[in-house]
Amino acid sequence: MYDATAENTTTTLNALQATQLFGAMSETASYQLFAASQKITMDKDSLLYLQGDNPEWFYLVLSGWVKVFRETFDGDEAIIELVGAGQFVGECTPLEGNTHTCSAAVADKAVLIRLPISLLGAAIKEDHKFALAMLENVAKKRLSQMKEIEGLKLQKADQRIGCFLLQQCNGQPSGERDLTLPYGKSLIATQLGMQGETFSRAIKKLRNATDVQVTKNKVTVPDLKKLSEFVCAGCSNQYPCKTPESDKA
Amino acid sequence: MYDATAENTTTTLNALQATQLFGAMSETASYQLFAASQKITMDKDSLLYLQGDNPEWFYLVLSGWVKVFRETFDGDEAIIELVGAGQFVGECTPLEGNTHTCSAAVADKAVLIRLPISLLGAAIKEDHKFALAMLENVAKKRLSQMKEIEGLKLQKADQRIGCFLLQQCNGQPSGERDLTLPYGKSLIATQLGMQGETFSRAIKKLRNATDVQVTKNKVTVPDLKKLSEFVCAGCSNQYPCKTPESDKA
DNA sequence: CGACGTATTGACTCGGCTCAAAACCTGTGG
DNA sequence: CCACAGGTTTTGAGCCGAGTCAATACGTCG
Repeated sequence: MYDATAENTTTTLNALQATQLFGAMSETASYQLFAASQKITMDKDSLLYLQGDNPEWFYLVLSGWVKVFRETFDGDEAIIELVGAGQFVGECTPLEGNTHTCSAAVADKAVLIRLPISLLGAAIKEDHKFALAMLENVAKKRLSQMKEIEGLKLQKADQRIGCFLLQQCNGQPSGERDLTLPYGKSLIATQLGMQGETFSRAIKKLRNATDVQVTKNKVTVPDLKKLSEFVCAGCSNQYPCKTPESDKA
Repeated sequence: MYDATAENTTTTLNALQATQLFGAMSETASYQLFAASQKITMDKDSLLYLQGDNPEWFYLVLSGWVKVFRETFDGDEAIIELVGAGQFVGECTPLEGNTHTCSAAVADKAVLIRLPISLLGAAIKEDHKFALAMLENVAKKRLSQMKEIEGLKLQKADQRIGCFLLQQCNGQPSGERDLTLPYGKSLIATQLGMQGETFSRAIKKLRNATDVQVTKNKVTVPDLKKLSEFVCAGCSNQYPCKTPESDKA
């Protein structure tokens, strides 16, 4: 049940093959999954699934952003993970008692590939090589969660923002110091566990302390050393934080 | 290289066999591990390993508590996990590029079984059933980390303490409302990401709001419903939070 | 009893949240 | 091209939660 046009077929195939998980999968299994795949486009705020649901699909993000979050009874939400191009959403549910442990929604207009989760569970159980790839995948996520916990417990708002910016620099070729925010500021704020207003004010403090310039969604880091010293004082890692997790999932 | 006395041999064996991980392991592999095991007693503050070290051992806690933590350059520490009897420490390092991603130290006089990590890595690579057990193990940890992130982002100090107490109740048979704190208050405070003084004051607020009594290390919860309403308002789960993670690792 | 570690209390500061208003974008239609 | 409506970001004022530092109380062990 996949998109019939040649163009869509090949982009889907390429995107899947580029992921670490599909690379580790047997020919037949990956073909089955591919054959059952659907490319879908979703607007902002569309819901992929709700915490507590029984999982039916998992997703590969082709473009845009998906937020994985948990929502309290009085409406507050905590973002657990923001998933961008080349990363999967919901691929861990077979490991989690067959219930979604978080909700997921589109945070920024997104194009996704939707895949049936039953095939994934089967592949894990039957294919050792694939199970190892899943292990690597989960371990990576766990590591970045540990870093996030550390940051939440020990860093102040301005340091967390600085840390976020450093991570963006990390992706850039050889410490490029000009970058573009990947999504809106209020989303970044929520991700970092603070209010939008606090974000706004904390950026000013950051600028005073490290000369970072933020205009619109463009950021300039004139003194990378200054920034990293300011940020990493409250962290167990030092820039450039060894982050093999910036690979594709 | 294991303790030669019959008593120690059998307790070690029993403890290992009781864990989910060893249960999933092949006879030969688990025998090899058992043969290489050492029972050790360590005082408070003894270091198991440091973040960045190359892992040599992993540990099973027989009694006492081990804290897994990350330490910043200016000496602050964030507890990632507090590991008690029946749980492993450092068993995930084979998945993490063969470097410890956290430090670990004894938080409360502990008896441990020390096991060589090389055998563990081999078992994961070669034994599919065991790899699945590791997957389950890591997924469980990831889930409780997600909950912790949620709590840190959305709950105030008093709610986090209440949540901690509810978790303790959960372990108790059928909602027993009298319990004993498992370790010192300042350790609990650090675990929950707050100062000792804040902990002290927040307990008072909790008492005013939910009638929880704390004297010394004894806690009485006269009205469980009241407590859970107070706590779970700021959480995506409701008491009793489905926590299959309270099983042995 | 005295000494040490742990827990509590008090006074103060500061970071971050809340609510409300203003400024700024971006896209739309006249 | 401008005006306007919608969202997002910034600012301001005030409040409250949590950190800090220092002093006191409590417990435990010698």
